Amino acid sequence: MNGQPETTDEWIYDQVFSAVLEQRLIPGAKLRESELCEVFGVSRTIIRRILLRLSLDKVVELRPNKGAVIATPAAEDVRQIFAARRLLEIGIIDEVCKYCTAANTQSLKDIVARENSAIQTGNRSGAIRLAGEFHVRLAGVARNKPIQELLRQLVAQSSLALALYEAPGHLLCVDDDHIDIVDAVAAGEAAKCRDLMARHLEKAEAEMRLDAPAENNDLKSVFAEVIEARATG
Amino acid sequence: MNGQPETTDEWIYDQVFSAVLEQRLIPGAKLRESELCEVFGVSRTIIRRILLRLSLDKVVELRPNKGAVIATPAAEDVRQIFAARRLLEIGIIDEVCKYCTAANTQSLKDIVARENSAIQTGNRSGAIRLAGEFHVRLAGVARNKPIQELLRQLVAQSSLALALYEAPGHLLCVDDDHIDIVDAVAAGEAAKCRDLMARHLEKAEAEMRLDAPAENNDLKSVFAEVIEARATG
DNA sequence: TAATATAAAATTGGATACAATTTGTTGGAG
DNA sequence: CTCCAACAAATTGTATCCAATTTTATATTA
Repeated sequence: MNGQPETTDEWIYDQVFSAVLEQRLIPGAKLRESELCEVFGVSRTIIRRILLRLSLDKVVELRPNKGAVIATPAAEDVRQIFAARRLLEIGIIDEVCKYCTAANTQSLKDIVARENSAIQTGNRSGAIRLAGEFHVRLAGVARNKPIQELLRQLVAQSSLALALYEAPGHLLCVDDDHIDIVDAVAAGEAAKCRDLMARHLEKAEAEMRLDAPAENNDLKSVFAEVIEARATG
Repeated sequence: MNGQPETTDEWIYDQVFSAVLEQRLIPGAKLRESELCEVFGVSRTIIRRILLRLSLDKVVELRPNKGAVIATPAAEDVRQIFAARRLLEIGIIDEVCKYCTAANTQSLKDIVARENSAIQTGNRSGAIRLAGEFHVRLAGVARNKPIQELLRQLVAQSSLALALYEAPGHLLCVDDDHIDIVDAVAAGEAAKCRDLMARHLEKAEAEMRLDAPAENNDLKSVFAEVIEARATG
């Protein structure tokens, strides 16, 4: 899209951010500075700067004196993330419809096509990434940088939420939500589009089990059953 | 409000951020690293980290090899800032009304009282700061961290916008917008509150001259008239 | 005198060195 | 053999050092 040569900083940042979007880095994963230095061939100065940026995106958690880990949003955080997404993504639809060009429509359709192709070939990482890209690019049409930037962060956080709370046995399956949304935008049907987007986001949140606390990191709850069984058995 | 001891980082960050909110630092002001080091008694490592954070808030601009300056949002940026604020601040009003406690109401009224007192004593810095704090605290009632955080940034950027584009001869004068909003919230009148907020934000944006480019930092335009007068005179 | 070239100073960018803290291991007492 | 303490290794936090770039000052020439 943009042929401007990335800076080293930007490149490394994108690599880590993408790994989160594609769930190649999952919540709790430790990010050792020296390892990142080796991987990317830069000094700790650079790596620490990038970790700070990622922590402000709420994608990485910086624990003082204990290093960086991929963030593990709590259930309440996830509710707020999706509440915010509903507010933003529904709220900008008038502008999206207003400013959407034929080129925008085509670009969005391309993303959806690649997304469905990824699903059908079992490419889960690619599918998740493209689903996220769809939402961010759609928001980009609305010409509001602050909102697009926040949505970019929220989409990445949603990826972490999905990794943590997705209901088990939930298989990737093609659905027409995204393509329906593009069609509604292209037709300028803002009201219909808002409705589609609202349902789509509610569906996405409903795929998660936020009621069951399921803090995977809380070892006590993870092993509560076996410990109990052993004590009584 | 919260008695937790701030880290040095947080403290310095808040000092600079506050200076922007109070327009003691105005767009274009140079932030020399060595100066900040002396002022706050820390090494450049710390200062550079804080400047990075402020640049991600779009409050500081980091120009490669040329140092940091307070950001000067363009007219289009300001439109987007206020469009985003309308979306957020109107969009969360249902939640604000839903979750607003008596303590919240009192706290908000206190802020408005202090704001009006600042206006009447001619304390411009304090007034601007408290006006901003009102909006951020009101948003805080809605219990959505991502949205409150974005609004916090947008309020700071609004302060820069005001410094750049405020129509000349615009005096500080007490108006009842804020107190009316609090009353509507306390009464649970969400629809009325949305209307009040919409008008309030439109008024704020209208106080600026975004049509006239007016980049104050462009010396050529600042002195264009006198130069022209001298040339022809 | 005005303009330009050159040199000096100041400032930023990045890597390294050192201090502080945490984590892991070994040895000994009970 | 288990538990605890002391020590060692690894990791993070901060300050400092050096290189690269920009800005300022000086000198030279037309």
